Amino acid sequence: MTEGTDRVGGGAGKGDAREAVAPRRVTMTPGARRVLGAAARLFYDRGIHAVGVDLIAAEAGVTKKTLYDRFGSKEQIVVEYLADRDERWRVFLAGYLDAAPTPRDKAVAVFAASRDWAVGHMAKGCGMVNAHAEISDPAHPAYAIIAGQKAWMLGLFTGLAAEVVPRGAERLGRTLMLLHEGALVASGLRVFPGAIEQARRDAEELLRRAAAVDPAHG
Amino acid sequence: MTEGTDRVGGGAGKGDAREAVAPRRVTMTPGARRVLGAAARLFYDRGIHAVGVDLIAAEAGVTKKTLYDRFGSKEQIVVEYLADRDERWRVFLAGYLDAAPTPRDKAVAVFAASRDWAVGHMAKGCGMVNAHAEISDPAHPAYAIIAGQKAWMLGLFTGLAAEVVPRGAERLGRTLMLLHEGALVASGLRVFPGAIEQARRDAEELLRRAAAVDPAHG
DNA sequence: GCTGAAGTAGACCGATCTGTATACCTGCTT
DNA sequence: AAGCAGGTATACAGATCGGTCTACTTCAGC
Repeated sequence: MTEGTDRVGGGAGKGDAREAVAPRRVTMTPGARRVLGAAARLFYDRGIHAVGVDLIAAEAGVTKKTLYDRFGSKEQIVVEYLADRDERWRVFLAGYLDAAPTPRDKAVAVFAASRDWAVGHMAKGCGMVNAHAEISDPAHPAYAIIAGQKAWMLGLFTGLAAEVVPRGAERLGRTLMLLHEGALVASGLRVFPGAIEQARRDAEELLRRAAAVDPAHG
Repeated sequence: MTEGTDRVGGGAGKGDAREAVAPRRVTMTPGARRVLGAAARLFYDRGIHAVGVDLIAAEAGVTKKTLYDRFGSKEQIVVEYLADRDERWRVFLAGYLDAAPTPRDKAVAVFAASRDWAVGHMAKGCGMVNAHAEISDPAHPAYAIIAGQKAWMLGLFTGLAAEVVPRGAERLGRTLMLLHEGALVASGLRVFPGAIEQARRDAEELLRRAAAVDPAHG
């Protein structure tokens, strides 16, 4: 299972945004792009099962024939929606990662990226988690995308943690992962305001203490 | 049968399990109980919108007429499902809380309760978070139950934190909340094995350090 | 000038959705 | 003995679901 999914990259946690994910079977014509845009908004806001293809087509300003000519099925639209969201997030995150000089800064930058990404993109929590709530079959093609993003994020955190502390990196990376996931949920559910920012500060403190115990690296 | 059955009491985090939630409008006949049981399993496993009332009735061994005579609508079944799940969880948690002597132990016991509750009850993450993913309208009656449980959990954590550290209790309580929510998500998504147990240990360490800084209380 | 890709417009299909109706049966309680 | 709550069995209604189909249009490239 845990085959070396991806290098989290020494310097800048890079990684192909589409590793191991089936290549795009859809030719992205202008109409298809509008369909994907409308579907992304509707699926995220209202839930996947609650949105019909007729509504997607209407919101996209295309006919159902165009929709089916491009995507073939609703399931494929769901897959493209999740794959596209995953890709956009990784690109967005890469900017924050590249701007952070040290591994510790990079780890903290993930939270800053999520905090900023949440504005306009995550009013209802993590799209992957929400999609997972509606998918029961692990054989569903969307499953791999969801699990893939989470595995990649965990790899990113543990990889960065390994550069902060030689020993106990897995433990630290996992704790950062828990903090991050919890922040997304708390933000989406509006449990308290500024959840992601608080998680960012918590991560900062956690990393500072971890580095203090083992000050080999900065 | 609809009286405020349980009280979660303990050192902190008091609150009726049904505070501010509409009283049960449904008379729980044997048939209604079977409907609720079947609906709970199906809603959690497959998602709310993916499950039809015909399937619920069939799985419950009841006709659709009985189902509608008791609940009136599918929406009401959803509400009862969430209210019932919330109540069961609070009762389950109360046992762990009562058995823990100190506030610190109680806070850690929440994670232990979730870890044990997950066996058989939470293979797909938090039912409230998953339901939230499928509900778009904040005016939906289920919304209050979902938000109510999260607010209650936050109050529980911050209340216990206040007994550990006089100052910075809100910050500590919120961090515990983030850790806990993240653990539920990571457990449901199977990001890595033993997520809730690791969160329990993280919370333990966090509370020990917090108490060490301000050793007024145990 | 023709072809093919990308599109609109809209009818249509069978299945499934939530919800209702009619008729009958059973076991308690008064 | 009567009445009623709780139930079975089943048919039905109107809407919506995912998906297909025919016919026509527009436009770029060879």
